[in-house]
Amino acid sequence: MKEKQVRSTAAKQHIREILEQSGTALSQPEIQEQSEGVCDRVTVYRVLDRLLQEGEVHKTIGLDGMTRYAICKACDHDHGHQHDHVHFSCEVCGEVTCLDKVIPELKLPRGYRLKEASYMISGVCPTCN
Amino acid sequence: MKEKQVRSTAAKQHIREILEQSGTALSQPEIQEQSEGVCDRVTVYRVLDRLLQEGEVHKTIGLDGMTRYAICKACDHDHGHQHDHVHFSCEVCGEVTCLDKVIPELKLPRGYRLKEASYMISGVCPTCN
DNA sequence: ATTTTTTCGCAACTGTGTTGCATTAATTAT
DNA sequence: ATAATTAATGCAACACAGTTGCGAAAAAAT
Ligand SMILES: [Zn+2]
Ligand SMILES: [Zn+2]
Ligand SMILES: [Zn+2]
Ligand SMILES: [Zn+2]
Repeated sequence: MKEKQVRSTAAKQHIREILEQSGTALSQPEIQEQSEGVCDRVTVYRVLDRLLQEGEVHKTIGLDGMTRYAICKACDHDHGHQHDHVHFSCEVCGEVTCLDKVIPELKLPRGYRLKEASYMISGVCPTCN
Repeated sequence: MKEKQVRSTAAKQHIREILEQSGTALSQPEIQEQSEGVCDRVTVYRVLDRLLQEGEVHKTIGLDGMTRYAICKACDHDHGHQHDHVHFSCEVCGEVTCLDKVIPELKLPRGYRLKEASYMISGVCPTCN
């Protein structure tokens, strides 16, 4: 029944910083590469899980099936998260960015109840264009 | 320079049949389960690759990162494929279905060039609702 | 029937992600 | 400040989707 308290550790702060200053969605290998052995592989996964649980980040599955994590920016924590924005994967530089303002409209057929949405598109980003 | 000719094999026909009569998007493990050891695991992957190449099926990445394949229905082979329809994953029965007629509209910010799109949503399907 | 080309099965491998457990570090209580 | 408590970490081992190399088998072409 006890609430698990949030603890601030070196690994967590470091990983959060990497995500913040990258501004893009990163996978565990990408984070690992940038952190130059600050902590174990497994710890990265566990920290990301915690950040996800605590609502600091959200995750997205790429077209390659790889899970990436990005800092939550455009979501209102008080009124529930909004993670139905589009994620863009650049074929050239490989970066995955949150297009926070692009929220597609769609009308589901009768009978379908929507809970979670994931819009992933790929192409060429403005920098590589 | 030689065109690789299309060959009809037992495994291929069987897998195509499974996909056709299921009507949903299936993963290799799901196909394997239904085929009761008709062929090897690797063969399933290779057949699916071929069917994909030949334009008979398209693939979609689930929220679980799993690749699933579905028969192409609503795509015009002559005028290029249209695989930008929505895929729906039911949280209850686990089925992944093509919502061929649901094609979300979105306007990308200036500078982004779109090539591929993947819209994956989850919730409860009409049958399980 | 023989040759050619594609497909198959098997084994081995890669890479992401997970789990158990003993150790370490952060928070809380004394 | 010290001890007790609780959560986080590292390591090894595991699970499992997906891939690759290669010799054997099966199609299609001759
Ligand atoms: Zn780019
Ligand atoms: Zn995002
Ligand atoms: Zn269902
Ligand atoms: Zn589909």
